[in-house]
Amino acid sequence: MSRQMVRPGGRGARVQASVHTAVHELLAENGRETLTVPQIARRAGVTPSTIYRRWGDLQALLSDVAVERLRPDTTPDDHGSLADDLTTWAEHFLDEMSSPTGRAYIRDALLGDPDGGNAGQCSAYAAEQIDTILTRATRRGEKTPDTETVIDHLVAPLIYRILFRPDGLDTTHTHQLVATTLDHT
Amino acid sequence: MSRQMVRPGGRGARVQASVHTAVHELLAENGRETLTVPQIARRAGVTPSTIYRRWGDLQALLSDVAVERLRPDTTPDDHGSLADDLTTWAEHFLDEMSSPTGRAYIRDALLGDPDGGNAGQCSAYAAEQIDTILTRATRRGEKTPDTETVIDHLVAPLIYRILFRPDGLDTTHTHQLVATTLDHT
DNA sequence: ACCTTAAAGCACATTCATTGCGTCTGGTGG
DNA sequence: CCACCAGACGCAATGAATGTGCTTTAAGGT
Repeated sequence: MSRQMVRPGGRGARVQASVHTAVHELLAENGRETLTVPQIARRAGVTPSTIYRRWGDLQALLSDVAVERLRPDTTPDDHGSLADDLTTWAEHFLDEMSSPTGRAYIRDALLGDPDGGNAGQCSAYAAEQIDTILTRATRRGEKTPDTETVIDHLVAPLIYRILFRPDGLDTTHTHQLVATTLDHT
Repeated sequence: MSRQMVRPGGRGARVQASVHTAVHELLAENGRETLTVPQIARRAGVTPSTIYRRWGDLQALLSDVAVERLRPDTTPDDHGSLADDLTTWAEHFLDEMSSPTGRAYIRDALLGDPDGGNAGQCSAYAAEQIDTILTRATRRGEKTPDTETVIDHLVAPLIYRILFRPDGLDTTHTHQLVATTLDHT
Protein backbone atom coordinates (compact mmCIF):
# COMPACT_ATOMS: atom_id res chain seq x y z
CA MET A 1 0.00 0.00 0.00
CA SER A 2 2.69 2.51 -0.75
CA ARG A 3 0.97 4.39 -3.53
CA GLN A 4 -1.97 5.92 -1.67
CA MET A 5 -5.08 6.89 -3.57
CA VAL A 6 -5.99 9.79 -1.37
CA ARG A 7 -8.43 12.43 -2.38
CA PRO A 8 -6.08 15.34 -2.93
CA GLY A 9 -6.42 18.22 -0.49
CA GLY A 10 -8.80 16.32 1.75
CA ARG A 11 -8.42 15.18 5.30
CA GLY A 12 -6.64 12.04 4.19
CA ALA A 13 -3.95 14.09 2.50
CA ARG A 14 -3.40 16.16 5.64
CA VAL A 15 -3.12 13.03 7.75
CA GLN A 16 -0.68 11.46 5.33
CA ALA A 17 1.45 14.58 5.32
CA SER A 18 1.53 15.01 9.08
CA VAL A 19 2.31 11.34 9.63
CA HIS A 20 5.13 11.48 7.11
CA THR A 21 6.70 14.56 8.67
CA ALA A 22 6.23 13.09 12.13
CA VAL A 23 8.16 9.99 11.10
CA HIS A 24 10.89 12.09 9.57
CA GLU A 25 11.24 14.32 12.60
CA LEU A 26 11.21 11.48 15.10
CA LEU A 27 13.77 9.56 13.09
CA ALA A 28 16.03 12.60 13.11
CA GLU A 29 15.53 13.19 16.84
CA ASN A 30 15.62 9.77 18.43
CA GLY A 31 16.73 7.40 15.74
CA ARG A 32 14.90 4.28 14.83
CA GLU A 33 15.37 2.19 17.94
CA THR A 34 12.76 3.92 20.02
CA LEU A 35 10.37 4.67 17.18
CA THR A 36 6.87 3.30 17.72
CA VAL A 37 3.50 3.72 16.11
CA PRO A 38 1.81 5.40 19.08
CA GLN A 39 4.70 7.84 19.29
CA ILE A 40 4.28 8.78 15.65
CA ALA A 41 0.55 9.06 16.14
CA ARG A 42 0.93 11.44 19.07
CA ARG A 43 3.36 13.66 17.15
CA ALA A 44 1.14 13.70 14.08
CA GLY A 45 -1.98 14.45 16.09
CA VAL A 46 -3.58 11.21 14.97
CA THR A 47 -4.69 8.01 16.62
CA PRO A 48 -2.58 4.87 16.25
CA SER A 49 -5.43 3.00 14.66
CA THR A 50 -5.36 5.36 11.72
CA ILE A 51 -1.78 4.41 11.02
CA TYR A 52 -2.46 0.72 11.40
CA ARG A 53 -5.39 0.91 9.03
CA ARG A 54 -3.62 2.88 6.32
CA TRP A 55 -0.17 1.36 6.44
CA GLY A 56 -0.62 -1.96 8.20
CA ASP A 57 2.51 -1.87 10.28
CA LEU A 58 5.48 0.26 11.18
CA GLN A 59 7.74 -1.27 8.58
CA ALA A 60 5.42 -0.49 5.71
CA LEU A 61 5.10 3.09 6.91
CA LEU A 62 8.84 3.50 7.23
CA SER A 63 9.33 2.03 3.80
CA ASP A 64 6.76 4.42 2.38
CA VAL A 65 8.40 7.44 3.97
CA ALA A 66 11.82 6.23 2.88
CA VAL A 67 10.85 6.02 -0.77
CA GLU A 68 9.38 9.49 -0.70
CA ARG A 69 12.53 10.92 0.85
CA LEU A 70 14.79 9.09 -1.56
CA ARG A 71 13.02 10.55 -4.56
CA PRO A 72 15.38 12.98 -6.27
CA ASP A 73 14.01 16.51 -6.07
CA THR A 74 15.87 17.90 -9.02
CA THR A 75 17.12 16.85 -12.45
CA PRO A 76 20.88 16.43 -12.77
CA ASP A 77 22.82 19.56 -13.67
CA ASP A 78 24.23 19.92 -17.16
CA HIS A 79 27.99 20.42 -17.14
CA GLY A 80 28.53 20.07 -20.83
CA SER A 81 30.12 16.64 -20.91
CA LEU A 82 29.06 13.13 -20.01
CA ALA A 83 32.08 12.57 -17.79
CA ASP A 84 31.41 15.71 -15.75
CA ASP A 85 27.69 15.01 -15.51
CA LEU A 86 28.23 11.46 -14.31
CA THR A 87 30.95 12.41 -11.86
CA THR A 88 28.92 15.21 -10.34
CA TRP A 89 25.84 13.05 -10.12
CA ALA A 90 27.77 10.19 -8.52
CA GLU A 91 29.30 12.48 -5.92
CA HIS A 92 25.94 13.97 -5.12
CA PHE A 93 24.39 10.52 -4.93
CA LEU A 94 27.10 9.31 -2.60
CA ASP A 95 26.71 12.36 -0.39
CA GLU A 96 23.01 11.83 0.03
CA MET A 97 23.06 8.08 0.44
CA SER A 98 26.12 7.51 2.58
CA SER A 99 24.99 9.66 5.48
CA PRO A 100 23.63 7.69 8.42
CA THR A 101 20.20 9.06 7.58
CA GLY A 102 20.51 8.07 3.95
CA ARG A 103 21.65 4.56 4.79
CA ALA A 104 18.79 4.17 7.21
CA TYR A 105 16.28 5.20 4.56
CA ILE A 106 17.74 2.75 2.07
CA ARG A 107 17.48 -0.08 4.54
CA ASP A 108 13.92 0.88 5.34
CA ALA A 109 13.04 0.92 1.66
CA LEU A 110 14.46 -2.59 1.35
CA LEU A 111 12.16 -3.87 4.05
CA GLY A 112 8.91 -2.71 2.51
CA ASP A 113 7.24 -5.31 0.38
CA PRO A 114 9.23 -8.50 -0.11
CA ASP A 115 9.59 -8.31 -3.88
CA GLY A 116 11.12 -5.12 -5.06
CA GLY A 117 8.17 -2.79 -4.76
CA ASN A 118 9.64 0.10 -2.86
CA ALA A 119 13.27 -0.80 -3.39
CA GLY A 120 12.50 -1.14 -7.09
CA GLN A 121 11.08 2.36 -7.02
CA CYS A 122 14.34 3.72 -5.64
CA SER A 123 16.28 1.91 -8.31
CA ALA A 124 13.93 3.38 -10.89
CA TYR A 125 14.62 6.88 -9.57
CA ALA A 126 18.34 6.38 -10.09
CA ALA A 127 17.73 4.90 -13.53
CA GLU A 128 15.67 7.96 -14.51
CA GLN A 129 18.43 10.32 -13.46
CA ILE A 130 21.04 8.31 -15.31
CA ASP A 131 18.81 8.17 -18.34
CA THR A 132 18.45 11.92 -18.39
CA ILE A 133 22.21 12.34 -18.33
CA LEU A 134 22.77 9.74 -21.04
CA THR A 135 20.08 11.12 -23.32
CA ARG A 136 21.58 14.57 -23.02
CA ALA A 137 25.02 13.19 -23.89
CA THR A 138 23.66 11.35 -26.89
CA ARG A 139 21.96 14.52 -28.10
CA ARG A 140 25.34 16.24 -27.83
CA GLY A 141 26.77 13.57 -30.08
CA GLU A 142 28.82 11.84 -27.41
CA LYS A 143 29.23 8.10 -27.40
CA THR A 144 27.40 6.77 -24.33
CA PRO A 145 27.06 3.48 -22.47
CA ASP A 146 23.69 1.86 -21.74
CA THR A 147 21.75 2.79 -18.65
CA GLU A 148 22.13 -0.80 -17.51
CA THR A 149 25.88 -0.57 -17.82
CA VAL A 150 25.99 2.56 -15.69
CA ILE A 151 23.82 0.90 -13.09
CA ASP A 152 25.98 -2.21 -12.98
CA HIS A 153 29.35 -0.49 -12.90
CA LEU A 154 28.66 2.79 -11.14
CA VAL A 155 25.47 2.72 -9.08
CA ALA A 156 25.80 -0.86 -7.88
CA PRO A 157 29.36 -0.52 -6.57
CA LEU A 158 28.47 2.70 -4.80
CA ILE A 159 25.44 1.18 -3.11
CA TYR A 160 27.37 -1.96 -2.25
CA ARG A 161 30.01 0.01 -0.43
CA ILE A 162 27.43 2.19 1.28
CA LEU A 163 25.54 -0.79 2.60
CA PHE A 164 28.23 -3.35 3.27
CA ARG A 165 31.48 -1.45 3.75
CA PRO A 166 30.83 2.09 4.97
CA ASP A 167 34.55 2.56 5.55
CA GLY A 168 35.74 2.02 2.00
CA LEU A 169 34.21 5.17 0.58
CA ASP A 170 36.34 7.85 -1.02
CA THR A 171 36.20 10.27 -3.89
CA THR A 172 39.07 8.65 -5.74
CA HIS A 173 37.18 5.41 -5.96
CA THR A 174 34.11 7.18 -7.31
CA HIS A 175 36.13 8.86 -10.04
CA GLN A 176 37.71 5.56 -10.93
CA LEU A 177 34.29 3.96 -11.24
CA VAL A 178 33.10 6.71 -13.54
CA ALA A 179 36.18 6.25 -15.67
CA THR A 180 35.79 2.50 -16.06
CA THR A 181 32.10 2.92 -16.72
CA LEU A 182 32.85 5.27 -19.59
CA ASP A 183 35.17 2.64 -21.07
CA HIS A 184 32.14 0.41 -21.62
CA THR A 185 30.79 2.43 -24.53
CA MET B 1 27.42 -8.68 20.41
CA SER B 2 27.50 -11.14 17.58
CA ARG B 3 30.64 -13.01 18.54
CA GLN B 4 29.51 -14.79 21.68
CA MET B 5 32.08 -15.90 24.22
CA VAL B 6 30.23 -18.99 25.36
CA ARG B 7 31.82 -21.71 27.37
CA PRO B 8 31.97 -24.48 24.80
CA GLY B 9 29.74 -27.47 25.42
CA GLY B 10 28.06 -25.88 28.40
CA ARG B 11 24.48 -24.87 28.91
CA GLY B 12 25.10 -21.58 27.16
CA ALA B 13 26.16 -23.36 23.99
CA ARG B 14 23.02 -25.49 24.02
CA VAL B 15 20.87 -22.41 24.48
CA GLN B 16 22.60 -20.58 21.64
CA ALA B 17 22.17 -23.53 19.32
CA SER B 18 18.50 -24.10 20.09
CA VAL B 19 17.72 -20.39 19.77
CA HIS B 20 19.47 -20.21 16.41
CA THR B 21 17.66 -23.22 15.02
CA ALA B 22 14.38 -21.93 16.43
CA VAL B 23 14.85 -18.67 14.56
CA HIS B 24 15.73 -20.48 11.37
CA GLU B 25 12.72 -22.78 11.58
CA LEU B 26 10.26 -20.06 12.44
CA LEU B 27 11.57 -17.85 9.64
CA ALA B 28 11.03 -20.71 7.21
CA GLU B 29 7.55 -21.44 8.53
CA ASN B 30 5.94 -18.08 9.13
CA GLY B 31 8.24 -15.55 7.59
CA ARG B 32 9.51 -12.55 9.42
CA GLU B 33 6.33 -10.57 9.85
CA THR B 34 4.97 -12.54 12.75
CA LEU B 35 8.30 -13.37 14.34
CA THR B 36 8.57 -12.31 17.97
CA VAL B 37 10.95 -12.92 20.82
CA PRO B 38 8.49 -14.85 23.01
CA GLN B 39 7.68 -17.07 20.03
CA ILE B 40 11.35 -17.89 19.50
CA ALA B 41 11.78 -18.47 23.21
CA ARG B 42 8.89 -20.93 23.34
CA ARG B 43 10.20 -22.89 20.37
CA ALA B 44 13.71 -22.97 21.75
CA GLY B 45 12.55 -24.05 25.20
CA VAL B 46 13.95 -20.89 26.74
CA THR B 47 12.53 -17.83 28.44
CA PRO B 48 12.39 -14.50 26.64
CA SER B 49 14.60 -12.86 29.22
CA THR B 50 17.46 -15.11 28.20
CA ILE B 51 17.25 -13.87 24.64
CA TYR B 52 17.07 -10.25 25.71
CA ARG B 53 20.04 -10.71 28.02
CA ARG B 54 22.23 -12.37 25.43
CA TRP B 55 21.28 -10.57 22.24
CA GLY B 56 19.65 -7.34 23.37
CA ASP B 57 16.85 -7.26 20.86
CA LEU B 58 15.26 -9.16 18.03
CA GLN B 59 17.19 -7.35 15.34
CA ALA B 60 20.55 -8.22 16.82
CA LEU B 61 19.53 -11.84 17.11
CA LEU B 62 18.29 -11.97 13.52
CA SER B 63 21.45 -10.32 12.31
CA ASP B 64 23.53 -12.82 14.25
CA VAL B 65 21.67 -15.78 12.80
CA ALA B 66 21.83 -14.27 9.32
CA VAL B 67 25.59 -13.90 9.35
CA GLU B 68 26.04 -17.47 10.52
CA ARG B 69 23.81 -18.77 7.74
CA LEU B 70 25.48 -16.62 5.10
CA ARG B 71 28.92 -17.95 5.92
CA PRO B 72 30.10 -20.04 2.98
CA ASP B 73 30.49 -23.68 4.02
CA THR B 74 32.94 -24.68 1.31
CA THR B 75 35.86 -23.26 -0.65
CA PRO B 76 35.20 -22.56 -4.33
CA ASP B 77 35.75 -25.46 -6.72
CA ASP B 78 38.78 -25.44 -8.97
CA HIS B 79 37.82 -25.69 -12.64
CA GLY B 80 41.24 -25.02 -14.07
CA SER B 81 40.68 -21.48 -15.33
CA LEU B 82 39.86 -18.15 -13.77
CA ALA B 83 36.92 -17.59 -16.09
CA ASP B 84 35.32 -20.91 -15.18
CA ASP B 85 35.99 -20.48 -11.49
CA LEU B 86 34.49 -17.02 -11.40
CA THR B 87 31.49 -17.99 -13.47
CA THR B 88 30.70 -21.02 -11.37
CA TRP B 89 31.16 -19.11 -8.17
CA ALA B 90 28.94 -16.26 -9.38
CA GLU B 91 26.18 -18.66 -10.38
CA HIS B 92 26.36 -20.43 -7.06
CA PHE B 93 26.38 -17.12 -5.22
CA LEU B 94 23.37 -15.93 -7.13
CA ASP B 95 21.50 -19.16 -6.44
CA GLU B 96 22.05 -18.91 -2.72
CA MET B 97 21.41 -15.23 -2.36
CA SER B 98 18.53 -14.61 -4.70
CA SER B 99 16.14 -17.03 -3.04
CA PRO B 100 13.55 -15.35 -0.83
CA THR B 101 15.29 -16.85 2.17
CA GLY B 102 18.68 -15.60 1.03
CA ARG B 103 17.39 -12.10 0.40
CA ALA B 104 15.76 -12.07 3.83
CA TYR B 105 19.01 -13.06 5.50
CA ILE B 106 20.91 -10.36 3.64
CA ARG B 107 18.45 -7.73 4.75
CA ASP B 108 18.65 -8.96 8.33
CA ALA B 109 22.43 -8.80 8.23
CA LEU B 110 22.16 -5.19 7.04
CA LEU B 111 20.10 -4.25 10.06
CA GLY B 112 22.50 -5.53 12.70
CA ASP B 113 24.77 -2.85 14.02
CA PRO B 114 24.50 0.49 12.27
CA ASP B 115 28.03 0.60 10.91
CA GLY B 116 28.90 -2.42 8.86
CA GLY B 117 29.59 -4.90 11.60
CA ASN B 118 27.62 -7.87 10.43
CA ALA B 119 27.11 -6.71 6.87
CA GLY B 120 30.84 -6.12 6.69
CA GLN B 121 31.33 -9.70 7.79
CA CYS B 122 29.24 -10.96 4.87
CA SER B 123 31.20 -8.81 2.48
CA ALA B 124 34.38 -10.23 3.95
CA TYR B 125 33.14 -13.77 3.33
CA ALA B 126 32.64 -12.98 -0.35
CA ALA B 127 36.03 -11.26 -0.50
CA GLU B 128 37.68 -14.37 0.97
CA GLN B 129 36.11 -16.61 -1.62
CA ILE B 130 37.10 -14.29 -4.44
CA ASP B 131 40.58 -14.04 -3.04
CA THR B 132 40.97 -17.81 -3.03
CA ILE B 133 39.96 -17.95 -6.68
CA LEU B 134 42.27 -15.12 -7.68
CA THR B 135 45.25 -16.47 -5.78
CA ARG B 136 44.78 -19.83 -7.44
CA ALA B 137 44.64 -18.17 -10.87
CA THR B 138 47.79 -16.17 -10.17
CA ARG B 139 49.58 -19.33 -9.10
CA ARG B 140 48.55 -20.84 -12.44
CA GLY B 141 50.20 -17.90 -14.17
CA GLU B 142 46.97 -16.26 -15.30
CA LYS B 143 46.64 -12.53 -15.37
CA THR B 144 44.06 -11.57 -12.72
CA PRO B 145 42.15 -8.48 -11.64
CA ASP B 146 42.24 -7.17 -8.07
CA THR B 147 39.80 -8.49 -5.50
CA GLU B 148 38.40 -4.97 -5.27
CA THR B 149 37.75 -4.94 -8.99
CA VAL B 150 35.85 -8.20 -8.82
CA ILE B 151 33.80 -6.93 -5.93
CA ASP B 152 32.96 -3.68 -7.72
CA HIS B 153 32.10 -5.17 -11.09
CA LEU B 154 30.79 -8.62 -10.26
CA VAL B 155 29.63 -8.95 -6.67
CA ALA B 156 28.16 -5.47 -6.37
CA PRO B 157 26.00 -5.68 -9.51
CA LEU B 158 24.72 -9.08 -8.46
CA ILE B 159 23.80 -7.92 -4.99
CA TYR B 160 22.27 -4.74 -6.36
CA ARG B 161 19.96 -6.68 -8.61
CA ILE B 162 19.11 -9.16 -5.86
CA LEU B 163 18.15 -6.42 -3.45
CA PHE B 164 16.65 -3.75 -5.67
CA ARG B 165 15.49 -5.49 -8.83
CA PRO B 166 14.67 -9.15 -8.20
CA ASP B 167 13.20 -9.41 -11.68
CA GLY B 168 16.27 -8.50 -13.67
CA LEU B 169 18.23 -11.63 -12.82
CA ASP B 170 19.37 -14.01 -15.52
CA THR B 171 22.33 -16.18 -16.34
CA THR B 172 23.27 -14.23 -19.43
CA HIS B 173 23.75 -11.12 -17.39
CA THR B 174 25.95 -12.96 -14.92
CA HIS B 175 28.17 -14.27 -17.72
CA GLN B 176 28.40 -10.81 -19.17
CA LEU B 177 29.49 -9.41 -15.81
CA VAL B 178 32.20 -12.04 -15.49
CA ALA B 179 33.42 -11.20 -18.97
CA THR B 180 33.66 -7.45 -18.37
CA THR B 181 35.27 -8.08 -15.00
CA LEU B 182 38.00 -10.12 -16.67
CA ASP B 183 38.65 -7.21 -19.03
CA HIS B 184 39.82 -5.16 -16.07
CA THR B 185 43.11 -7.02 -15.66
C1' DA C 1 -28.44 21.50 1.22
C1' DC C 2 -28.57 16.43 1.56
C1' DC C 3 -26.72 11.76 1.01
C1' DT C 4 -23.25 8.31 0.49
C1' DT C 5 -19.14 6.35 1.61
C1' DA C 6 -14.48 6.11 2.80
C1' DA C 7 -11.54 7.41 6.36
C1' DA C 8 -10.52 8.78 11.30
C1' DG C 9 -11.46 8.44 16.23
C1' DC C 10 -12.45 5.73 20.49
C1' DA C 11 -12.15 1.98 23.70
C1' DC C 12 -10.70 -2.37 24.71
C1' DA C 13 -8.59 -7.06 24.56
C1' DT C 14 -4.45 -9.33 23.48
C1' DT C 15 0.24 -9.87 23.05
C1' DC C 16 4.87 -8.23 23.42
C1' DA C 17 9.05 -5.95 25.42
C1' DT C 18 11.66 -5.40 29.34
C1' DT C 19 13.52 -5.65 34.10
C1' DG C 20 14.39 -7.32 39.30
C1' DC C 21 15.47 -11.19 41.79
C1' DG C 22 16.37 -15.85 43.07
C1' DT C 23 18.38 -20.29 41.34
C1' DC C 24 21.45 -23.14 38.94
C1' DT C 25 25.36 -24.46 36.03
C1' DG C 26 30.07 -25.21 35.29
C1' DG C 27 34.80 -23.63 35.41
C1' DT C 28 38.54 -22.70 38.96
C1' DG C 29 41.58 -22.61 42.94
C1' DG C 30 42.57 -24.70 47.28
C1' DC D 1 38.18 -34.07 45.34
C1' DC D 2 35.47 -30.40 47.00
C1' DA D 3 33.89 -25.86 47.85
C1' DC D 4 33.58 -21.48 45.78
C1' DC D 5 32.30 -17.82 42.54
C1' DA D 6 30.94 -15.49 38.35
C1' DG D 7 28.03 -15.54 34.99
C1' DA D 8 23.86 -17.33 32.73
C1' DC D 9 19.15 -18.84 33.11
C1' DG D 10 14.16 -19.14 34.67
C1' DC D 11 10.17 -16.95 36.87
C1' DA D 12 7.06 -13.41 37.36
C1' DA D 13 5.32 -8.81 37.05
C1' DT D 14 4.61 -4.30 34.80
C1' DG D 15 4.21 -0.97 31.41
C1' DA D 16 3.59 -0.34 26.56
C1' DA D 17 2.40 -1.51 21.82
C1' DT D 18 -0.35 -3.97 18.59
C1' DG D 19 -4.49 -4.75 16.41
C1' DT D 20 -9.90 -4.78 16.03
C1' DG D 21 -15.24 -3.92 16.45
C1' DC D 22 -18.04 -0.03 16.54
C1' DT D 23 -19.15 4.85 16.23
C1' DT D 24 -18.47 9.38 14.30
C1' DT D 25 -16.80 12.72 11.08
C1' DA D 26 -16.11 15.01 6.79
C1' DA D 27 -15.22 14.98 1.52
C1' DG D 28 -17.44 14.84 -3.06
C1' DG D 29 -21.24 14.14 -5.82
C1' DT D 30 -26.37 14.96 -6.83
